[in-house]
Amino acid sequence: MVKKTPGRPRQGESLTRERIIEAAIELLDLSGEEGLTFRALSERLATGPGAIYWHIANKSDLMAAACDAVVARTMHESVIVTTPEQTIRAVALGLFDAIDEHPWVGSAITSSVGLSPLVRILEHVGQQIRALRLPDAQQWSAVGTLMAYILGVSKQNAANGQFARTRGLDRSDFLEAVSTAWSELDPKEYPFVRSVAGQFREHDDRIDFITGIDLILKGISSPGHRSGSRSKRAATPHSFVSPDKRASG
Amino acid sequence: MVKKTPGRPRQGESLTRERIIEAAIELLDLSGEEGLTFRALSERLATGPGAIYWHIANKSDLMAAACDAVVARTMHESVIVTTPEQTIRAVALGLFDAIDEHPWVGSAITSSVGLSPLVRILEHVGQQIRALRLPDAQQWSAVGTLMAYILGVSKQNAANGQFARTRGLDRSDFLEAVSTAWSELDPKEYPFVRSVAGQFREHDDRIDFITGIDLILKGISSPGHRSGSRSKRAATPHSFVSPDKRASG
DNA sequence: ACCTGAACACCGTTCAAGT
DNA sequence: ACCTGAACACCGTTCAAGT
Repeated sequence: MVKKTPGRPRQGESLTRERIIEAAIELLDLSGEEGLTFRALSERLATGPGAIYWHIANKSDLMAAACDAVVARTMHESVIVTTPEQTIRAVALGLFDAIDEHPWVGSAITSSVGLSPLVRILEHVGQQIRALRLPDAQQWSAVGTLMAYILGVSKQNAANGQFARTRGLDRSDFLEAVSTAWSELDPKEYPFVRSVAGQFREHDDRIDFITGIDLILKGISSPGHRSGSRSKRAATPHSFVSPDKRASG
Repeated sequence: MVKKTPGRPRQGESLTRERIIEAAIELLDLSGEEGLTFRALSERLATGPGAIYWHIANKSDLMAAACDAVVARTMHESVIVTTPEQTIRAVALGLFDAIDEHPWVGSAITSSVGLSPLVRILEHVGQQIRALRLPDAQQWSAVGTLMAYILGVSKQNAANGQFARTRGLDRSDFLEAVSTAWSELDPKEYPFVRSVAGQFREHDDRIDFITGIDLILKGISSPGHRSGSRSKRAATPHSFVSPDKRASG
């Protein structure tokens, strides 16, 4: 809401919303969401805590703005390549890496809902889906599935990285630790987890990530794929979906 | 770590880890993560804030325990039905609804990594995947993709619900509001988002959710699906994945 | 062994007072 | 119009002191 007034001559020094957001991103990258305090921020900006409130409404406004700045930058960097599928992979990986570098973005993005960051991603991915020329009714479910997958995996991956970092482990230490823990679980209760412990130790998140993207893209473009809401026979194949569950206060 | 000592006769009154976790879940359901404070909790349990620390290490321990209790309950309720695919759908919907009812579980579950809640889900979903008799090398990527999708969508759905509730909207109000906001975006910058605004207004999250599950299940069982890490030609088709990106402090 | 509750070191946010 | 910084109402957590 607050715009830069060009009245003041010395633009480099004055406190602006942009400078605050940049400093916030630095603090968030340095020490996560709990590291971002108005006191630390105002110290870094050589001002008082109250001054920030002239430019920013509150902490969640600040988090949302910082998140949006990172997402906007990432979307800007993902240029269109050869095919829609390739572009989707590139955008997905761009987000994966951005959230890996800025893990706090993962949690901040969820609460932005219809707002800027999610809409930016939706538009970018959606334009590629449109290029696939699906029936209109299938576009929403295709984009929705992809978005959920991209953000879901990216966030979990970033959380794993943070978890490891907190415990002073590097990636292979982390994989080793989890894999060992899994193989020591009760064989009666956790047969499957034990059986994939080895695969987990050797897996590569980025490769698995695009494997999943490809899997979804294949499902989207396969001829049998039908959208739930618009198909002729309504939702009868999913009749076990109790519809009353949806009614909540 | 602390076990109930059966020395004291009156078991109903004494403060136990279980009672604390139950009270925490009630507070979390009532007013979210910010509503859970040690003061409110100790008041509800008719004790002092310090007493809780005898049974619980700290707040994140408490959050993890509350999260695990909800997930364990949910997994316990999801019984095996006819086919592996149907069971996966049932487990997925069980989690979807549980996270919808307890939105705080969505954010708490991410940071549990190799620990109980994610492992419980992994085992439940994994046992069904095993029943599909995929090649060993594909099991991890199949389960990983499904898990990421299930949690990703459930969490975003819960966040949307919270967003709506905060603003005093019911589901149709929320859909209407977002849909309207989207259709008012700049047509040059957001052509796709504008074009799906109508579909968004009429979509049903639960139906779209299982549509996505079916889509992934189809991709998994289709013959062309290959695991990234074990395929003969390594990752050459994804050569645009810069491998050095992974090296981080 | 378990509980009490005051105290400590922080938070986000406000607001009279300054320029 | 913008900034200052003390003050307010909270937090999570600790710990001497009790039973």
